[in-house]
Amino acid sequence: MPTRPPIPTIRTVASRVGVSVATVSRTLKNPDKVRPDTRDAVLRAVADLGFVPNAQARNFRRQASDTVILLVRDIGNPFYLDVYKGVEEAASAAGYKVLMGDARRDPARVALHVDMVRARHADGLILMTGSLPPSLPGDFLPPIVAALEYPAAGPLPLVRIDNAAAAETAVSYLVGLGHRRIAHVSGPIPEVMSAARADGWRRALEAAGEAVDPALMVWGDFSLDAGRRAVDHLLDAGVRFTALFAANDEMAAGALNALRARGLRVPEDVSVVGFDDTVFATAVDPPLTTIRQPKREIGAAAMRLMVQRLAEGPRFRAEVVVPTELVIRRSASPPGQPAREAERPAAALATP
Amino acid sequence: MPTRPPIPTIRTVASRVGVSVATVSRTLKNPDKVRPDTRDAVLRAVADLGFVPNAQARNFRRQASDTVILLVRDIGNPFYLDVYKGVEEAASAAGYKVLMGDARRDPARVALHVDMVRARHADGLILMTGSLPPSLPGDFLPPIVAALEYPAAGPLPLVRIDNAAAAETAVSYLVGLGHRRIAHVSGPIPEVMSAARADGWRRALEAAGEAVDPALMVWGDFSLDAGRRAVDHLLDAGVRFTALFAANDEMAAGALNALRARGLRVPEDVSVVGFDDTVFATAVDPPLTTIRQPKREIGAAAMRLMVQRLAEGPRFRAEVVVPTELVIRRSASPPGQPAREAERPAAALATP
DNA sequence: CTGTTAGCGCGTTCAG
DNA sequence: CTGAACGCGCTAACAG
Repeated sequence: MPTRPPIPTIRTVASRVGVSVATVSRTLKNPDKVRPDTRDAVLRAVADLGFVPNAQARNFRRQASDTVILLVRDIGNPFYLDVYKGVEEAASAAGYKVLMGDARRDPARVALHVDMVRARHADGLILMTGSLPPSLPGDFLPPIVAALEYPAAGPLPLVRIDNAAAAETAVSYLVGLGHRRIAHVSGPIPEVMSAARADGWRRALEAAGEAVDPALMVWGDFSLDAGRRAVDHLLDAGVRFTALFAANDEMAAGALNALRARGLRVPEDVSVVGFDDTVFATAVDPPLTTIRQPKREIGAAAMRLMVQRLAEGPRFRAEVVVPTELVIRRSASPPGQPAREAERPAAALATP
Repeated sequence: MPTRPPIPTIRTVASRVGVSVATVSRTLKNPDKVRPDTRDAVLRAVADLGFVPNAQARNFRRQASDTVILLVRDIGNPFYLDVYKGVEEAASAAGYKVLMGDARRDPARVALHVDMVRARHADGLILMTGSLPPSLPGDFLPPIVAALEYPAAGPLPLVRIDNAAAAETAVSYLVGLGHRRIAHVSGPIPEVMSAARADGWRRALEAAGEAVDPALMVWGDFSLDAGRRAVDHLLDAGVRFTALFAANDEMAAGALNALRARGLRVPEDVSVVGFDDTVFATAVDPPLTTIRQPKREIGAAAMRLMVQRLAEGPRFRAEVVVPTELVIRRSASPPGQPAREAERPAAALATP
């Protein structure tokens, strides 16, 4: 019965070359501090044996894991996939690994991931949950970078978008098409992000000289079903509107379904605009005009901030605002008209 | 300037209670092997100090990381999110962590993740990529469980579905509705999974006594656009069909778009059936009749196999076949008729 | 039941 | 430029 060759350690390499383990270690970390011919011999042995330094021993010794946790609110949301991609890109460029964690909207699970940092499973936490456990035992605050959602817990490096300005851009676009009665399906309102998007909607209407009819605004929870219910609610209440701005694409897609179910055409009868530009935006028919969040770039920026934070210590502060843009597809048109615009980014309408 | 309290180690706890580090270690691992009053004293100190054992030291010592990597073909596919949830559930139940890796259809990136296991970053690999690097240096084959896609690399514990039977169920359903000319948009054909689904389509047609017209089958790559192009291709070529079975939901959604763009109604003019039951299935209009893969359960089963594999060593073998079921929504109906069925699982049509 | 001791594999002094 | 020796924090063996 063949016995599997044991995984080589630094000692295996050293004895094969006839040098000490320190020399092997140096060759791998500071090649220029080793005479070229010893270095070559060592490298050859490393390749021959397929030696990979034991990451556990290495990390243990260095007191670092080269791993960060990306903690999201709900891992079932495809939005985070693109953010993850950006994080992963920036991470692997900097020699880091990424663990994605799911908070499931549960503060206890946030605490659990904080403990993973404290247990040195990971070096830091990229938080997209908007909240932090109220008190950490022993006053331990791990390296944290916040992305998109901002916990009230004090100054933290942050990457975000300008939600209000982006929403205002979207609604102003509808105003520009000739709409005046523009409904808004917002996110949960106590939340900062939802409130900011609602503010943008309000500002755009006011800028157009419109009174803001409170009946035009309905709350949702960012789900498909919330979009459907919002439309049903508006129509049942007899609220007149020719356009609808949803605080995310999923609710916009739900709105599309409900409008069609009630016999209304999009965009001829009602124009719809979403937010995020997720995978839903192009899967539905008509494809959604929406605000694109540069999700990859948000992730990459957050990871870059994490690298800096890890290097510079707890006093590091930064705020990165990434630009959004309006993507024009076919779900919005002048009142009563079919769609005309082809899909294209509207550079002129970019928001800071 | 206040200095942050140092992270407590097992020694801090020991000296505070006045016992040895071994006692603290035991209290945490084998509480019943410690006298109740010492145990209580230790636990109190642990709580007071907020002591969390250093996972690096622990894993290093135990030669295990309690972490597994879930390696997927393309992390941008929401399908894997649900699988991940299942893996994560089973993992945290067994005390494991999960790292999700993205192979980006690149064999080099598969090798990279194999190296992470060899470097002891993780204990094992759940593979959903369908391929394995051809040769591993030093003959190192990490603990691997395959899920849904099966690499040719020899016998591995595996969780899978019966693709052919599931496809046959879907197409038989269309036959039962009265369809005879049923087109198929397949996945990339050299791949086992795509071939199996195409086989199921073929078998169902043959069972219905239909000759299988090769013109009815078009290849795609599982993308939205592939679905659109397939429909355009069929219509441009003048192929007659009253129903279409796509090898996944994304292509089915693309087909929906293209059919509507060409003025055809779904399901009145063309019935459409998908595969997977991803988030797309209910986002589109009409919602898709499709084959549901129990994605969470697939992930959970794979993780459970991994736990066994890790416990029982490299000789462990297992094959788990998880059942699929046909989910009837509104994208398919008898030829020429509007949809009637409400959304409900069709238990009677479940496939093993 | 508890304490003492010896490493796990690596990086990093400190001598030579 | 290179080698010997120490220790990171913890667990497992062995003594007591």
